[in-house]
Amino acid sequence: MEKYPILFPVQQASSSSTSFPRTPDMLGSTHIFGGLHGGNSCDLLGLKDFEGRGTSSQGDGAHHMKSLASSMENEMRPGKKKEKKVRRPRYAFQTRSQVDILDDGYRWRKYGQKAVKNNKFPRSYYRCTHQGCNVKKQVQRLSRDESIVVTTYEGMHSHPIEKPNDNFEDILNQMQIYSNF
DNA sequence: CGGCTTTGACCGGCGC
DNA sequence: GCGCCGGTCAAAGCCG
Repeated sequence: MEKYPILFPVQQASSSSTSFPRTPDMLGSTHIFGGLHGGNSCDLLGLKDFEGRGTSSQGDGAHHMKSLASSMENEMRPGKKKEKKVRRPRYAFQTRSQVDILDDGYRWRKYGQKAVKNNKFPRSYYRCTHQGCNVKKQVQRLSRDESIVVTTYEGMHSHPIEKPNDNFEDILNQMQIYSNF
């Protein structure tokens, strides 16, 4: 079953069930990246934070991470007693690219890779290597159009971008991305 | 030698 | 209860 109707979310904007179990966290709930500069047909397509099947074990595996401080924002926060896991919004966008790894200025450490159903390409899971910053992202390629890469960000960075070297191209890329905020 | 990738195992939730 | 599934862990290996 396709938990992630990735294709063209413009139509399925109202999918994610009627109830929104997500908590009113910092950002709104649904964030959509509309097509930027819209030069091509779709250099960047909007997606939304898709709830997989309601519960995607966000903080469950966290009990393994003992080394990391428990003052994470995605963990259960002391203020909420009932809320065991807090799912924060995710921001996805599609990119037309030949390479999977888009250098967005942050340093990512890959921590997993899984095969995706109905997709011949695997999905890669990355995590920001910055201490205390548990921003995650996952990258996957569409099987129907292997020239499109879907990158899903989860969380927000609370630290400056550390860039090993600045390519003009990358900077332009970032500017394009951030100009949407 | 340190940071990262690889890769199979594992975990928790959900459907049947 | 069992099996599927998406997500994560962690040991081993790779590479600069």
